[in-house]
Amino acid sequence: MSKGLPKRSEDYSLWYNELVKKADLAENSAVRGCMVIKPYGYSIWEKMQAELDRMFKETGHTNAYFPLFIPKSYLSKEASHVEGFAKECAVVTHYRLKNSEDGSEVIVDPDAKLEEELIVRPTSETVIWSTYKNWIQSYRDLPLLVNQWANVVRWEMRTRLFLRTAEFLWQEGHTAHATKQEAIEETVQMMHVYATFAEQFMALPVVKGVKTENERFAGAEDTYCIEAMMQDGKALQAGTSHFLGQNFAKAFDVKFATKEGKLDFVWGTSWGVSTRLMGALIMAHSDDNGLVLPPKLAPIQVVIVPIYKGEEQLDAISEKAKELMAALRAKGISVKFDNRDTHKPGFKFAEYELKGVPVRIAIGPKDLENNSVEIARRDLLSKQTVSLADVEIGTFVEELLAEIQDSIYQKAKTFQTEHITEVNSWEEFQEVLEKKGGFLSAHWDGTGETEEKIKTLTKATIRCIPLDAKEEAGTCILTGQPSARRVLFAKAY
RNA sequence: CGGGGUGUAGCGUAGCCCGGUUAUCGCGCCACAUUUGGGAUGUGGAGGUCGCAAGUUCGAAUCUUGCCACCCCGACCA
Repeated sequence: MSKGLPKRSEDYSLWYNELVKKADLAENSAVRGCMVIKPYGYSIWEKMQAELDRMFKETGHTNAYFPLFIPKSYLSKEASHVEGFAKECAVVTHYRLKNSEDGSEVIVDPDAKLEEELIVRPTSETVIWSTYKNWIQSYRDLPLLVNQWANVVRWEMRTRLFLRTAEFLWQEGHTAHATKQEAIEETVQMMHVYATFAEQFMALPVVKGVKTENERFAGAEDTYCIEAMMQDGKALQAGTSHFLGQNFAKAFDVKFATKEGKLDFVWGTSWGVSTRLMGALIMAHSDDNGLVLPPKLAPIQVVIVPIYKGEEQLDAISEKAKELMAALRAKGISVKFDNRDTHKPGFKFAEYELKGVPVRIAIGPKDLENNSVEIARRDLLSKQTVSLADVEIGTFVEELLAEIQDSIYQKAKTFQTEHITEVNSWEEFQEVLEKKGGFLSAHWDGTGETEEKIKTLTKATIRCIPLDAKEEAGTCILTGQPSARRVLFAKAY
């Protein structure tokens, strides 16, 4: 491991790229645009998955798995959907390889051409709705509440680790309902689930809102989203939940018999979050020393570093460390004792800071003498000496972790609040966007043309129409046309 | 996919313009010793198809062409 990380203030995106690699989260792979998620990074993703999965089950959903490949004809059944994804689909055309004439390489066997080409899923609405057609006959089969954990492929031109890769991991929920009302409620519910997860587990404050027509999911009637703010003031869409109306039901002919005996198309939703959340987590909290992880998602919550001279001291410290570990584990805290003799304590301190371990406990000869330990917290980089006679260590650390979780959230919340700026003129809009960044709360005339024009002029897009936007008469920032509420603009990832 | 840049050991680099001994330095790695409360020190050692391919040449890391990968800026996107 090499020393030092670029400074956020000097080059934010370089800082991000280096941090992802140096903290052992992910690296680029031999395949263009695809990443290798390394064990430490994957551990964090697993913790996210576990909690999200629990929340999905709690709201009545069940997991299933649908195929990676989608027949080409399926994709074209929903017009706007295919239009949205066509440009970034990987296509499978053959099913066999063979040795070349001279035997020097393997080539695609031209005789093994597929009759119908297969698309590697960019999302699974089409396969799933073609299946739902067979699963749904009556109102008694509804609602159908299914989620799948899967990988998807979107052939991106420019990729960045976690934020945009050609292949990524995600979950996609796909539900079918008897009424429009119920489907909308489901859509909104899942947005709230995402927001709760982001705030309580990722310590990431988000704005809940609705997308404008331009930013909406291809094939949806409405897209709800949670938007997070990164430390450079840019927005990152952290999760989306779509009300699909009857679009996919109509495209795949999914009808059900109502209580009254009539046939009707079902109402659909879909919702997803991806490994992009990893990017959000990294960019929201980390500093120039490395990763800062919220305790609830940290693979290692506490690391114990011994400081010693000679084997005798190490043995004595190890005894103490084992007692501590037992006490911490009894509280469900994940703890690692780093007794490697190959690195000095200072090296270990820096390493665990880089990796974002929330709490570090150092035990040295002085501590043995005084029956104390030194406890350091990653988020504030502060240290304190704690007497083990005065506190029950398990409880102490448990409370400290909770405090860190809260403190990280509050810090991000304060940053977010300070960087949502109300602007009332075009000059002000440009100036704030340029000099301060963050989200701009401004009036907009509601047309796609104006939105498009603002994007061309400033690179800022409408991130969402916040759910809590209050009715407020105003005039559009660009055109001066009347507007009923403010929307949030920002430059986005 | 357009414009710009970079590619030399695991990582970061010098050398390239002006072709010519055994390709430079730092970190990391291995061994031993001394060290251990914030990224240790010394001594010795290992590690290279100079991104890939073709060409020019007596001779290519260095010149030419093509390709590939990555980074930055655009268009597209979760």
